[in-house]
Amino acid sequence: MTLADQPPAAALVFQTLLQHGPLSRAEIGRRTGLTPGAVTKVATPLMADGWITEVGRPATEGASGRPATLIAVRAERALFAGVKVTGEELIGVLADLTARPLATGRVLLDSRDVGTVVLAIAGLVDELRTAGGMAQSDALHGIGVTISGDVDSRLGTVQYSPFLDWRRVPLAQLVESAAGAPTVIENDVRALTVAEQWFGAGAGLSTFALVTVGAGIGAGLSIGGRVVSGAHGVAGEVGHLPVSGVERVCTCGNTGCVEAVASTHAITEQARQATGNARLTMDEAVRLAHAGDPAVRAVFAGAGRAVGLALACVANLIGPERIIISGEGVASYDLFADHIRQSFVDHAFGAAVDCDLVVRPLPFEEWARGGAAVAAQRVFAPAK
Amino acid sequence: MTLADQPPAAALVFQTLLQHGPLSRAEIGRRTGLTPGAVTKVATPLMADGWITEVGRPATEGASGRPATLIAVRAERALFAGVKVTGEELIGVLADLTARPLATGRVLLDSRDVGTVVLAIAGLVDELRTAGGMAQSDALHGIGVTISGDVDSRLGTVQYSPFLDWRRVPLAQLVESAAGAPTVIENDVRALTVAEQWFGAGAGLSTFALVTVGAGIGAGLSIGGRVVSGAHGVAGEVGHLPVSGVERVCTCGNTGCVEAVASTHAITEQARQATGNARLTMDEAVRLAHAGDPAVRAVFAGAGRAVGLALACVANLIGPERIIISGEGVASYDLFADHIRQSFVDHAFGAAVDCDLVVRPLPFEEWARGGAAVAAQRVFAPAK
DNA sequence: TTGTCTTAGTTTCCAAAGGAAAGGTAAGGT
DNA sequence: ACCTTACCTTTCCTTTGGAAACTAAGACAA
Repeated sequence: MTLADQPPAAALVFQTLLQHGPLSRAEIGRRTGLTPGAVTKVATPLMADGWITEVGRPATEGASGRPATLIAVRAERALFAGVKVTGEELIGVLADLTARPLATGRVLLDSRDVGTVVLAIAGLVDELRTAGGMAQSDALHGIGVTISGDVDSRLGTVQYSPFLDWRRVPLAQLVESAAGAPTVIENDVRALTVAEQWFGAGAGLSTFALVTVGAGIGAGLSIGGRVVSGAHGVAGEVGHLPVSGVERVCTCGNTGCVEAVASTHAITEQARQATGNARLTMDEAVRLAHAGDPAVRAVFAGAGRAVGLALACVANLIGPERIIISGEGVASYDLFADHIRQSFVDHAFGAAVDCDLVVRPLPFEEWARGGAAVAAQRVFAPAK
Repeated sequence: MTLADQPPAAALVFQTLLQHGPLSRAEIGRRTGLTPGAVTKVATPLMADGWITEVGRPATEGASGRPATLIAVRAERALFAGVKVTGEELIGVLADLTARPLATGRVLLDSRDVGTVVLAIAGLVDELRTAGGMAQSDALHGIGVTISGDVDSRLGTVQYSPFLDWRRVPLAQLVESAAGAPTVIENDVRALTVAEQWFGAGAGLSTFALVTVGAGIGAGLSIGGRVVSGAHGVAGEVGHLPVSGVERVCTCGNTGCVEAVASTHAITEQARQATGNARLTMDEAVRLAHAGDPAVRAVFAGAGRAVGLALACVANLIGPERIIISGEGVASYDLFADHIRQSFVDHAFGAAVDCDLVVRPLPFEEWARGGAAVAAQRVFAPAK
């Protein structure tokens, strides 16, 4: 049995359990608007097939009436592999239905040739299966491959990937043949947003944005429960918003881009200029800033201001409930934080300042987890 | 009979006819995914109650098979009043189901007191009924009142209107009592976006933005068929995006706002400074610019650049299929156009430049038409 | 003229889905 | 022991829209 065979209410119940954890049938009914009878009817086959299970009683004191029975998703019912592809390496996770990582792995790529990468993905997936203790006979429910650039997840093709120099590669199909499991592909930031929407700081919110700050600066937007893709595949490009106060020229050729002052590369460059040390690394820049070097601190301050302006743009335009700030650079986050918040507050218009800013670390395997979340989503939220 | 009594498929059929004009039953089935049988079943009661009607044959040459019968919406089946409230006056229209204006009217307000304004709205609605030739016994299907500021259309309250200095005014209920017809209220720009979504340049698009340039600069965003409202009531505030190259201080206290250089007021101010004529009007500025005055032309160029940057922000963030530029200033649009387009193209990232820019005049009654569209939407797209 | 082909539209029948409401169940309270 | 309360299950029924057979209306050819 697959979830897709089940009536719409089954998906609703399952999704509610995924997002809110163990609930009683009555509570599910209240949250979804279904009648108790409908919940029971729909939950029975799900339980028979191992998708959900009863997990005991809620800890309620002095409640009158028949005690409730909690039911919860059986996360291990289906396993997924998530693989993030960069220009240099693959990062993979084996994860369950809630995108919880069970095993992780990395593989260096020695070529960006499509065939080589596809084989490497298939190899990594096999490795993850073994590392996760899966028997040969256990089937993987799905594979999610994520990659930065212009990805058409419906067609399953990478339209354009600048880092790999790929154009119109039907990657989903290629990986599916090589690895032998249903495969979906998605833009990396959108995949991360999907993971947050279902299992992270975006769960239950109608509208939120996820901003990643690192080598590049990007964002995923979830509006009304849907991650926006953009009519031409472009959306959430906060890195290239032309905000004020940025004089440096961006790699895209423009001045004013947030990325021109706040990407890891841009910060390193600016710190080198500020110190006159042409071999300064990001780590060293962070150390200098923490030690109080005023010129380097100014570089981080400028980056923080630019990011704050970008967040203000997002808040003024779409008015999210929350903006999740995520990035590799969270070790150095204290160097930006105040400037981000300050310039956000200064430039958010009216009630947009009420938008909640949340910081979230982004460990390397998190990117791959996004892939697993996208693959899992295919199972529990089919055909949107 | 109301449309809300009818099955979901009825709304689907009706909406398809509204957006695409007369279609045969078979064609409706193809577009909506319904079976021909379902279309017939659902169309019969709609026709019996006068919501739709057969309008003849399509002009097909040499087609084989039984000729099709076109059906279309009977726009006059329901009439709506739309009223836009500003600090100085009311603008009203009487419109049919397709938001086509049948009569228009304006009333000056001599007070911004809530009670006075509500009575004035009721009076204007009555006037429109008469002007549109409605009998006393004919019922208005709905009233839509639009107003700039923070409007909660679900609650029916104006949370905050800067121009009227209103806070938490339950306007929908007040107008409903005074005018005796079901009333909805909505933010003015969002209402305009609804009108474009159903009956204008946004019909059939999954994602588009409508930008209005005038006394203020705002935008409505329609994403996946829904106009976004923002979690805190703020969305589409393109006028206060902190874009680069803007030095002037905005009324909101910040520098960098688009509105600080491109609103009608800001342009007039800058033109006065440029010419040294402290009493210059907008019309005179336009004339001077058309005559070739370099300083004044530079003011318009700067405004155009800022608007273009704002459009680039919208395109980079949400990736709409189309951006509709609308405003009172379309008479002077030629003074901006090239600069808007140029700075948009320069700063739109990647495929976002493929976004279609469309210019649309915004006659004064268009604002009120938005209200009628919102009221009509309540009838044919209930309970979203 | 008449039969055939093609597409449009209608009708009948049926399966799926979920609501209504009655009934069964498990606890605490009296 | 019995009542109350809230949870859960079951039965029955309505609504909805699909499947498929059937009718309708025109073009075309024999």
